Amino acid sequence: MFGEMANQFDQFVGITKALSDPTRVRMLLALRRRELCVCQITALFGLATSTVSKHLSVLQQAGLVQSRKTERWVYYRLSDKSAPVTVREALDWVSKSLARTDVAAADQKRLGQILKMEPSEICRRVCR
Amino acid sequence: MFGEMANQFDQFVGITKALSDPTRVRMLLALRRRELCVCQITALFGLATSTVSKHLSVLQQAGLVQSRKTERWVYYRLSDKSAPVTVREALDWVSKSLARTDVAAADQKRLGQILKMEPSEICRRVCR
DNA sequence: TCGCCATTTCGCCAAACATCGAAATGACTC
DNA sequence: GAGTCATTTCGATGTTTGGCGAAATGGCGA
Repeated sequence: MFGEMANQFDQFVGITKALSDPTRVRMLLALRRRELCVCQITALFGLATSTVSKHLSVLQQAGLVQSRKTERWVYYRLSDKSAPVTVREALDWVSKSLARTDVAAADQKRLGQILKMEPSEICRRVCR
Repeated sequence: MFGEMANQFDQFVGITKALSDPTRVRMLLALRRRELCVCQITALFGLATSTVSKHLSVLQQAGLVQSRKTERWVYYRLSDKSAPVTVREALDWVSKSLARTDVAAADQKRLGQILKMEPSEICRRVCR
């Protein structure tokens, strides 16, 4: 609400700060495939749920991802075409630069395994 | 100089880390105008010389700028077309997103004043 | 060789950050 | 309305980072 007052420069640095952590960049690459709920992302990266939630919050604050809540789960997805130009260019730059890297491929492979399970099953395994 | 064996992913995060500090982004915007020596950049931002040197080192490590030494001074400039694609796209993204912002305009205005002086004169004023 | 001087490196401090586990939140179910 | 469960927020901790001043570096001219 107050955060909306940031100027173009601060918005830009918010984006670059969000992109400056390797885990957050990997999250964006994973979300290229489809929207994911927090427990799926937690399973993918093997971090504490609170850590994953915090990372996603940073990405959302920067405008790079959006979220929707359904039943018990919160799903995050990459921001769509309604996002500011700078955000879209950032996402394009990430994809273009890293989509074909080993890191992205390995994450996608593990994500494939995770997507075979129902979110509820993942959470039974992962969340506490 | 660029002899690091980091993979594409690490190179990318190196770039985003370099871009995650507002001072470093402003330095890149200033260098769009022309190459600048350390003492000119120091005068422009009013920071300690050692701090400026460190920032420029981070930008150079990421491949975003290059340097040349002439007489007493080290000049830094934006990396040219021989730089990796990811670097060029990063620089383009910075320019496209921020070249017309108030911050960039104010820095350019002050830079105009600084460029009226000889580097040696600036150093006599600024260094120490 | 010696000293000068712009720059870099080093040592230190304070602020910011990634991470975790625990507690709080909030939505759905019974 | 109470309990359950995914997520968020909080609090603590170790690490990273930006900043400075002082010391080291390295090129140049005397």
